[in-house]
Parts: sequence; structure tokens; C-alpha cells
Amino acid sequence: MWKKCLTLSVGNRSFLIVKNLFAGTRRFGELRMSLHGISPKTLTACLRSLESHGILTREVIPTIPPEVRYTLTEKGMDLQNVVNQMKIWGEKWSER
Amino acid sequence: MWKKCLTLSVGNRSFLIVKNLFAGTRRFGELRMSLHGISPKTLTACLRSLESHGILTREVIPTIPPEVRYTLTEKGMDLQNVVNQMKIWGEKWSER
DNA sequence: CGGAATCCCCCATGATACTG
DNA sequence: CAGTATCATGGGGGATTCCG
Repeated sequence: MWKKCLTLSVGNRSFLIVKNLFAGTRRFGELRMSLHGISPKTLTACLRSLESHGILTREVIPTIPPEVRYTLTEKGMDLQNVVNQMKIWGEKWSER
Repeated sequence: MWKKCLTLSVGNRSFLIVKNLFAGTRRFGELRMSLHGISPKTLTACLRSLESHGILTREVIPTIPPEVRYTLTEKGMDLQNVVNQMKIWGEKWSER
């Protein structure tokens, strides 16, 4: 059921994370900045949830200091249609 | 900002309510049944929120017993594009 | 019938500090 | 840098009862 696509979110921040990843791979800290002060705990929870749903992949580069890259999967990239429609709707109806 | 379209929700049940209203006007009790046991308090909160965002209208018919009709506005109907994309995405990627 | 009122629980989220 | 650990909290949501 399509309803499942709603349950993927740990809050609706997940959409914001996905939106940020459309532009390409991002690191933990970069995402944290983009979400204006989300706590690391919450960000981790969101990312883990998205990963478990196959929306994105988590790649650990074992360097010092460590580097972790988050990248959308094909399934995640496919969410662009959904997000685009949200964007269109928002632009059309905001400020009316 | 398109981000506003995310804040309209009191939980993501709002999407389910909107989905139900695409088919036409619904009464309070009908919506309550469709959302499989949502508490009246929560349903009311969702509906009030959607109403305040101009997604739907609330029409009270002063009969006994009372009848209240919820109908999508043009703005609300426009959400079909968003929901359709969610549906498409969900059907494409569920069970994979 | 369509809520409003009340009580209560639980979890998502924040803030902060610490670690490999 | 990328988390984990811990503590605290607010409000989303349920269950129930009452009312016009």
C-alpha cells in the first residue's frame, strides 16, 4: 500500500534530508547544518530509518577523523517526483 | 516556501483525510470510519488544522441530529498531484 | 451525530556531554 | 568528525465521558 510511504518518516524531517541529498552525496555534518540545528541523535534516527527503508545508503570511510557519506539509492532518487509536486503545490498556493 | 506544505499536518493522517475527500464530500463519522479508529479528538484536530490552512471547508447543517460536511477546496484538490506521485512511488517500490 | 472536555501515556526531539 | 549515552519534556494521540 502507498500508505507505507508515509510511515518511512521519523517526523517529516526525512523529506528535508532527502531533498538535500537530491543534489548529491552529503556528510553527516553537512546534513546537520542544512537542517538548522537538528540534534545529532534525531538526525541519526532519521538517517537510520531512511537507510532501513532503502532510501539511502550509509558509507563509512575509515579515516581519522572519520567520514560518513550518505547517498540516495535509486528508490530514494525516485522521490524527486513526489517532492517536486510538493514544491509546485507550495509555490502555487503559498501567500494566497 | 514549499516547506510549509509539510507543516500543515497534524501527524501524517492529514494526507489520509485529504485522500478520502478526493472522492467527494464526507461527514465526520464517515471520515472517522475510514481512518480505522482514529479518536474524535485527533480527527477534530486534523480537520481544524486542514481547515485553517484552507485545504478544506467545514459546513454545518443545523438539523437534529446535526450534520457536518467536509469538502476539499480548490487548494485541497490540487494536492492530488502530490498524493498521486506518492501513490505511484509506493506502488513502484513496495515489496522490493 | 458531532464534537468538547478530561485524563493520561508515550515517544519524538532537544540539550548536553562524552568517545573512538 | 560522527556519532552514542543520558536526561528531560512537550505535545501528539488514545480512551472515555458528557453535551446540545
